[in-house]
Amino acid sequence: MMGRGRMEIKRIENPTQRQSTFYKRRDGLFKKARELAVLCDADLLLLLFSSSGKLYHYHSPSVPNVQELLRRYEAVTRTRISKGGGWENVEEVERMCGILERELRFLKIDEGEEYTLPLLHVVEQNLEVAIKKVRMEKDRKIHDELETLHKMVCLFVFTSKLFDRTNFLHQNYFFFKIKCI
Amino acid sequence: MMGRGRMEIKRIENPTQRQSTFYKRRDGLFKKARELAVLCDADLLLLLFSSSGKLYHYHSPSVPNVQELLRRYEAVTRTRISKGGGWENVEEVERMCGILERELRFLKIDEGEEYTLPLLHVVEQNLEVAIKKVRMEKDRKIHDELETLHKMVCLFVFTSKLFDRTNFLHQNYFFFKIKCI
DNA sequence: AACTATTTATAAGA
DNA sequence: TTCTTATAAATAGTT
Repeated sequence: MMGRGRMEIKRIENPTQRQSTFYKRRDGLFKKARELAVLCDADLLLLLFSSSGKLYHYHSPSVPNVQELLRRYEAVTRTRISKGGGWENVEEVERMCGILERELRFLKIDEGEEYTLPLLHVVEQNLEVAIKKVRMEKDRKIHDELETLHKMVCLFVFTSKLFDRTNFLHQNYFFFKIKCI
Repeated sequence: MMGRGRMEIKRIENPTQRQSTFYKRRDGLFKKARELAVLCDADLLLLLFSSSGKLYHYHSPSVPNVQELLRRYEAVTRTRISKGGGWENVEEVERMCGILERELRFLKIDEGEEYTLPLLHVVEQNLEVAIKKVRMEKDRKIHDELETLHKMVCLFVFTSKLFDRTNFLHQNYFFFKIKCI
């Protein structure tokens, strides 16, 4: 892929060449990983075993340890619900609740863990920021829905005026009710 | 590092640019990872969390699953972090704050992710439960400290009464002040 | 390890 | 987003 002539991506059979390529590309990969973590403020973990079984690894400095990242991995992979569309049924919502509970467990004060007073202040502040964001989004959503309903009502009024017939008006009224349910 | 002009490796402050760079470099990193695994017959695992908490991962086809590679990782490093003990120093508390910040990113409403109204209710409720717990713990801590201070004051009063000498009383008063500072 | 000829990756700009 | 393009980087083959 680079260097002299095109290179096919398939296992290099010559062991010497494979080893050489491994070193070079390993260094390149780790460099890229480090750069991505720094530039984009991302958390990453890279575990690499050479064909001889030697381990090389890297995790971004923001990640205190591998276990921490793995817990997040587990939390998210269990989240792998059909990402398209909203939650149509109760089951999905319930699953989502479970996931959120898992995420929040981290923030819960229990299991006899000792927190210092300054840390508790920080936790409280962080939670307050989070809840504000959630509420703002909720308000936005509610506003949108109200606007949609308002438009429907306007349409209904316009239609009823246009035809001004009791019969038709009733039809539209029922249609409107059905849409709202 | 590539493209037009030299690039410094430090956090990109412009969010749009950071996002764009993240996509491009993420794709590049995954491609490189895949190529290394195939060319050099290596096993690798790559977990990547964007700053907004989204997960991307890859593991070489030779690895049946993530857990398998993690067992190998643990076998090699034998990383078992002592879970006991509180946060004794500033460093640990700061680290903890970092983790909390990251956990909270999951809950942030941003990047145009669509949340349904019912889900927002759930998130809000969960946050409220969490914040209540944090506040209860904070109150408990404050109460404990007040109690300790109260006991000290009682001891001071008792001591001053016992000896009832202006001189000694002053001594204790200063001692008390020093303890409080 | 070092050295290049090339291929790739990608930062900016559109 | 998504594409284009000028350039910086990576690296295959070689010494």
